[in-house]
Amino acid sequence: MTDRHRPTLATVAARAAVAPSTASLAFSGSSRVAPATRERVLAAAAELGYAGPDPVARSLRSRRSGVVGAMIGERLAYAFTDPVAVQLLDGVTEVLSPLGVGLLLLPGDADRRGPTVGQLAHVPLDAAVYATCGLEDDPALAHLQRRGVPVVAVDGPRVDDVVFVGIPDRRGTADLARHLAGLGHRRVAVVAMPLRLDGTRGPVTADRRARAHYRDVRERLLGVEEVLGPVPAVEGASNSVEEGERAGRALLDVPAPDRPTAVVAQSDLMAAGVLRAAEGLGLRVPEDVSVAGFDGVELPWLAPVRLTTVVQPTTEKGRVVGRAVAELVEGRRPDDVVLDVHLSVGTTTGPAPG
Amino acid sequence: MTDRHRPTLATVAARAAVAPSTASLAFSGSSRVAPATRERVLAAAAELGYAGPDPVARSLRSRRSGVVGAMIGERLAYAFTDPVAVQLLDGVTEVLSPLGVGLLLLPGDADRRGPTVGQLAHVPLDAAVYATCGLEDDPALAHLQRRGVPVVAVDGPRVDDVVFVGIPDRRGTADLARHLAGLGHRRVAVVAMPLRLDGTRGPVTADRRARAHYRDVRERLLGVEEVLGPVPAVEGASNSVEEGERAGRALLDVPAPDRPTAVVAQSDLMAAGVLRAAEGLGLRVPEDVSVAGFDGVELPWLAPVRLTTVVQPTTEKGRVVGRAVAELVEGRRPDDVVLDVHLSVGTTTGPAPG
DNA sequence: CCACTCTATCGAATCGATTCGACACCGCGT
DNA sequence: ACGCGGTGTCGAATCGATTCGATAGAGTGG
Repeated sequence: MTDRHRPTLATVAARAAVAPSTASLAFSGSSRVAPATRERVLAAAAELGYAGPDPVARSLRSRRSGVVGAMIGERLAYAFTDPVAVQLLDGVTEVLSPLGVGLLLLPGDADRRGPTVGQLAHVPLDAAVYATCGLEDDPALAHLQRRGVPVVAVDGPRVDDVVFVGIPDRRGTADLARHLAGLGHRRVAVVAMPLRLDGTRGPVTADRRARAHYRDVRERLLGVEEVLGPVPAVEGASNSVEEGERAGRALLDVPAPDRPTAVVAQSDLMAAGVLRAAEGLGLRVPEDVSVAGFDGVELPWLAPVRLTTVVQPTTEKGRVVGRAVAELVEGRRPDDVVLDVHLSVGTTTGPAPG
Repeated sequence: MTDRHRPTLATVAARAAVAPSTASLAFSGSSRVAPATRERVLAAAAELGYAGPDPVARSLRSRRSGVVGAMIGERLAYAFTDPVAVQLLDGVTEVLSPLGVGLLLLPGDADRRGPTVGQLAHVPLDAAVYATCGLEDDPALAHLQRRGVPVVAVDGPRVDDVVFVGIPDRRGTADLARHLAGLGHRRVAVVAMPLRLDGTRGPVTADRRARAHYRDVRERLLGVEEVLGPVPAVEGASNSVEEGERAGRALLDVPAPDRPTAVVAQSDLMAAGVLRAAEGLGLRVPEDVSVAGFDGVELPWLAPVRLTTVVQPTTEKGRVVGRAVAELVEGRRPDDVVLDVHLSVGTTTGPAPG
């Protein structure tokens, strides 16, 4: 690799017998440069194998790096088993890619909640998206704000100077709870996504709830209770089928009189786990127990079962985030956005037994 | 957002009554600066809310941006339904994150094979990884090489000045074919991953095969034929359960005498689809038809079925890529790496019927 | 007491491009 | 023939840090 003599704009300019400033104009496509001159510059560049202005140098002047950070709360392998996370980022890149802006993955590892300040400090960022990552008490957030990097938080808490994009989580599960109440369900339980990423699983205590990192998890729980009053909730250690199954078994593997007649899982992934738990315990859905989820993701392998769930427009949410980022990069301050959700009744909920 | 007066290193230096160069030394933790001075500089920085040296300016001097591009051949939502892609990137970030290097997602869209030169041109890159993206005839590759950005290709073709990390694809499927031959199978068919990303599906012609973009797809096919001679192959439009099912149905929905007794899918995802196809056609596995895959990914929803497959160390492959990238960034030229694979016999292959 | 050696700090050049104001030149109108 | 608007090109400052060679000053040994 010939690190030796990589040409710069100055080299190209010299070869085309123009000033560097003119060469720059030629590349940026300014109309202030004569077509013939532009040709000459481009030809010189081609001869020298010049690939265009150095992005780093350009970034320094223009105060734009073309890089947006995606803060991920776990390692990729775990975060991306969640179709919601993937769809979200897909929407973001759909908007940002055509603008020549890339999404930089900043995952945490098994222990941490997210990337550390040390990792962030060396990386050029035009903006950051808290994608699957709580941000309360996050030193990384403070660091970004000091740097003046604008932040968008998806489903995150509302924080000053952070753009919020989310959904009415509470109304979503409240609608779901009303649906269940209308079917006669009185003993309803919740399978919750992690309230914090510390590997905890099991019944959710009041204390635990107070120390939750994730706004959406809290809200989805409150939505159910708004309609049905306090309900037992079991937390999974991660948002996954396995943890959903585990929590589901904990709730359902009890004598029939104590058993919930309906289980509301906070994600479709966990709902799929609850379905497996029910199957494993020989319970029919929805005759013995109703199961509902949240998100509205495609889980083709469940077919022909159709999960009752609260559908959120995940990809569109990603696009909205992408547009918000684009505006922030332009220097504007976009409004917070709350997208809509709707209940989709499938085959997994029915009248309460008995 | 106070864009107005963000402090720079010079501001901090002035406040600490030292030269900018000394302040720089203080931040880079050089031992050539007196502890007391360092304290003073750090204190001044804290008072001013200075978040540390600007990464872009630093990059300009040090010729390092801390950003590595991941070239993705499709939109994220499709690429990341593939657990292999996710595990691979997980391994890459596992190595790179602690080094303060981030992975920049550069997806293509529905039409393109990968990111365009226009998108690449504005983004600072220390290196690029062709993760899920063919690179033959790719103008983006030429652009990267002109820029002097080192490239690592996963399972990619061997190209000059591109570091190769892969597996013995051909030996893997050859082992699998021998396993099937040993069970008495003579009529074996292949369900192939896309040879190019152009939405084509259906029987693989010789012409199509010659114009394939993906080395691994070709090799896996050749491995089977090395042992069993020419076999019919059906290509899916994408590497997914749905396309696997579609291709599987095309192969299996024929009168028994013509029907293959074993189907080799080129990925576990597609193998899962073939299993669904068999189920849909009322065929028992492995009594009526044997099915095998490739990759060795976890597909928990298949349980209790255990897929016969060729296991590759995907996460480790990602780590190897990460280490190769790290070396390239340091200016060294790492060797190509070929990791090992092994056959894992599950419950989906058995003696040929009849 | 002088010379010599470190050590801590500083100055200035450098990384590679962008951008704004200045300027030369051309053609046209009067 | 002179001036004027307009176009195309150029110079120089700037973005924010890093780094090497120079230097002042403190400390040490003869």
